[in-house]
Amino acid sequence: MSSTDARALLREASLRVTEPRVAVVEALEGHPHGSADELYSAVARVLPTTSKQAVYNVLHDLADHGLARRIEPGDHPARYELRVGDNHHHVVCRGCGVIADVDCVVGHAPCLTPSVDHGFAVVEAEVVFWGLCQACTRAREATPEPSPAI
Amino acid sequence: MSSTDARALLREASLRVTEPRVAVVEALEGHPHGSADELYSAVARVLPTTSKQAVYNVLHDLADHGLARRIEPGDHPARYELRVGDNHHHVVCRGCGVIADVDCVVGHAPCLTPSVDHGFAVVEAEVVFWGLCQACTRAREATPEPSPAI
DNA sequence: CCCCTTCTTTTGATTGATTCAAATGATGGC
DNA sequence: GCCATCATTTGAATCAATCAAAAGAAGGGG
Repeated sequence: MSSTDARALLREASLRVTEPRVAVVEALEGHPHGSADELYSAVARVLPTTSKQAVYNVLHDLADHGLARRIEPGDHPARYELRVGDNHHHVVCRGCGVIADVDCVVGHAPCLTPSVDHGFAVVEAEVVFWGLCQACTRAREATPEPSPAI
Repeated sequence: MSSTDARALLREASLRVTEPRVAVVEALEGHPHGSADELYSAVARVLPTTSKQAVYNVLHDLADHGLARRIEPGDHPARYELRVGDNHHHVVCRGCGVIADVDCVVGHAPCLTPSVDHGFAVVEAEVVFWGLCQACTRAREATPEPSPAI
């Protein structure tokens, strides 16, 4: 089913349907918060001749046409998701950068209006929860801190 | 006054008091959301022999010891601020990356608890408001879009 | 069904913030 | 004032991401 959907999605956005684009959309379906690198690896399995630059191009195109959303968590490489249009938020792991969706926050609406805007034309509110994923939490417990400073 | 304060601040954090560190702290007082580059320029005016690496080192040290906070807005270079301990938020300009503080959000507390945590140990909630600062808003109005796609 | 214009992809170089590493220099407790 | 320890300088390296030019496909018009 997926290949057909990906092609339809691209056509509806008036983007030319090319193999790299189809492959990237399908990679995103399998990696809902994939980095460019991860998606490149996934695409390479299906279409080994694809260049990483093509993956960057496609991701940029998808984002520009509203088919994908780019997430830029701190100093981790950017990640992409197909889930657009519902402004949900994310939990990001400080250890490995892995991301999970947060569908809603308690009392969501009221907190997304800044009380002071300093002359800014505010367009969007972004909420990021930082923490440690299960794997990184276990890794820290296994490896005690080198030695606390003071 | 500032130089004395900076020295006291460093000493209280059990950081050695050095000229580059004092200069960076003072630069931060004058540039409350400065990037490493901006702070380096400011420091250079006072202490021209300081290397950019030293500025990076100092900023890292300040952040590690809780004297400064690092802000990493999307694909803009990181910025630093001395204001720590009160978890306030920021408005970031999509155009130039300039940052302003947002002291509080309406109904703040309730929105900082994710409803689902996916096994994450959530430590911190970060809220970023994206928009355009006055200067960038004016610039966009002056320069109409190149020509809509489609 | 084929051509031609336009848009994509490939390739390889480049940018830019940030970090690493080794050698030199300064800080401050004793 | 000495000296071990920590900072700074210098120069190279990393890594994600972007730029640019040439070669290659997509798909609408004939």
